[in-house]
This record gives sequence, structure tokens and C-alpha cells, in this order.
Amino acid sequence: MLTIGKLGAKAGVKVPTIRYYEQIELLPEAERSSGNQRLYGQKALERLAFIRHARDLGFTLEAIRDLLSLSDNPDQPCAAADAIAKAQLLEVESRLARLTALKGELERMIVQCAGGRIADCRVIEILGDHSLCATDHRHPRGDETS
Amino acid sequence: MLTIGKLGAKAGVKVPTIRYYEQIELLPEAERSSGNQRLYGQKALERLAFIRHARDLGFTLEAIRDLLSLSDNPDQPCAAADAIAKAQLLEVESRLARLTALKGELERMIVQCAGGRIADCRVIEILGDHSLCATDHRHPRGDETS
DNA sequence: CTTGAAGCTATAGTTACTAGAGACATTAGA
DNA sequence: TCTAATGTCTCTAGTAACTATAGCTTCAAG
Repeated sequence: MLTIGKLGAKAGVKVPTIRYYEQIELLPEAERSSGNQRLYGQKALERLAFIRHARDLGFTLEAIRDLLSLSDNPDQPCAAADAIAKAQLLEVESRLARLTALKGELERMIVQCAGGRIADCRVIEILGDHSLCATDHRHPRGDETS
Repeated sequence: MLTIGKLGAKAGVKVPTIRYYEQIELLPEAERSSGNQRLYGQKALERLAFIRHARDLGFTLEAIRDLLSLSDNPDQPCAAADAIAKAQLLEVESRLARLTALKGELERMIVQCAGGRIADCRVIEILGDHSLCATDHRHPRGDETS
């Protein structure tokens, strides 16, 4: 049996985060020791590793909740899990594209900014001027529907 | 003079977001019409476009605040803006790496999940098992210092 | 046996917004 | 000119996914 600290260390998740996951019912309520401390077994470790891993891959907690509920009753067609993964893939591809554009932009900024004064430097300009920008801003800020 | 709605449309920023930016003093308090409605000129549009653009490129509002304060007194060496951009570039490169790994993972998941039952499908397994994973999880969840 | 680390609960704070209520302003059409 | 629709106002509260703090108890090591 693992204490919450050991569990966190093994799974790479901070202690308060584990308690938070329990609170939002992503993890079941843990067994308690005689002194009211949480105790975890192998199953809890696996479940937490799953969550950690999925978060790391960019899944939201809601998506993870879905995935976990699938894994809790595995006698169904795989289509649901597949759909979740596909939706995530789309999201990821879009984020990749935007980040790649950003990288180019930043590199350009850094090159053009080589040791001058701000007045001569294009960092501010590049960020202010739409036409110098590689991305297109079709959607208003805050429309990043995940 | 633009009303808040027109300004938002031109800059690609939602109306409540503009009011929020004013509230946190990223934008100065706007002039008001006789009927107490906010009015904006060209300068405000430029400043908002700058913010929008920078947010789009992944800068935090705090970084943007720094950048704006630089642009507000441009008679300094460019090093500060440069440092901000370089820090952002590092962040972006790391995010890019992780997202690329994720993409591969998801594609693998989708292929392996082709039409089976969940019990036979590896989506859950891939997300649960560390050893099948392309990323390395050095840091505990929540350590993503932006 | 005592000290210091680790655990407990509960509440509040974070970032960057978004949503809703209820009232006032402005604009376009009949 | 009136009216209806749309836009704007303020204020409060909610969101995700945690993080931090306070004040307490429990546990393991020396």
C-alpha cells in the first residue's frame, strides 16, 4: 500500500493534484489508514498513470473521464474511444500548425532585434502589424473550442 | 471613433474580452460617449491588435504587459524585448516537441483501434502504459512553468 | 520521546476569459 | 416620430485545472 506522497512520486503527479482528482471523482475515494491517511494499491497507480499520461497528451479531464468510463466497461465497440482520439488529433494538428507559425515569427523577431534599440527593433512592430504576420487570425480570441 | 463592438470586430477580439483588458489595465480607460459608451480611436485599435496578435502567438498577458511597457518607452536597448522573445521561443519549441510526440501517439491509437471492441483495443492500454509511450514525463503534472 | 516531514481538511487564489441578469443607448424601419 | 431590435452598460459568478495557505494531526527516524 502506498501513501499519497509515494503514489504521486511514482505517477509523476503532485499530491494536491491527486486529492483534487479524488474530489472531482476522477479517482475513487481512497482507502484510509487507521490514522485517516489515504492508501493506494496497484490499481490506483495504474489509473493515475493513465490520467497523467492522457493529460500529458493534451486530453482534457472531461475527455479522460470519458476514456475511463469506456475502460471501466470494455464490452463495447471501440468507436467511442476512436472518436475521442480522432477529435484530439484534429485539435493537436491545429495547435501544431499555429505553434510552427509562432516559432518562425519569434525567430524572425529575435534576428531582427539583434542588439539595437527598441525604437529600431521590429519586435513590437511585428506583433502589432497584421500584414507582417504568418498566421491569419480568422477567429476572435477565445474561440478556441476544444 | 469606434464603438466597442466595431473595435472588437476589427481586432478579432470579443467585446467582453476588451472590457476585461481594460479592467486589468492592459488597455487604458476608454473615452466615453455622451451616453457612457466606450469610444476608441486608431491607437486603441493598434494596441488591441498587438495584444491579440501576441496572445495568438502564445504570449501570456504578463509577457504582453512587459512588451507593451517596452513599446511605451522605446528609448532603451532592445535586450529586454529580445529576452522575452527568446524565452517564448524556448517554450514554444518544447511545446512543439511534445505535440509532435502526441500526434504520433494519437495516430497510432487510431490505427490500432480500427473497428474492434474496447477489450481488444489498445487506446486505453497505450494511455495507461508508460513503456509504450513516446514521451518521457520527467516532470510532475502542473510543472508547466510558462 | 521528540522532532520534523508528510498527511489531513477547508478555503481562497490563479489565468484568461465567458456567461448571465437587468438597465440604458443607439439605430433602422414603418 | 415612434418603436423594435440590437448594442452597450455594470456587476456578479462561473469555467478549467490546478496551486497555495492555514492550522491541525499522524507517522517514521534518531
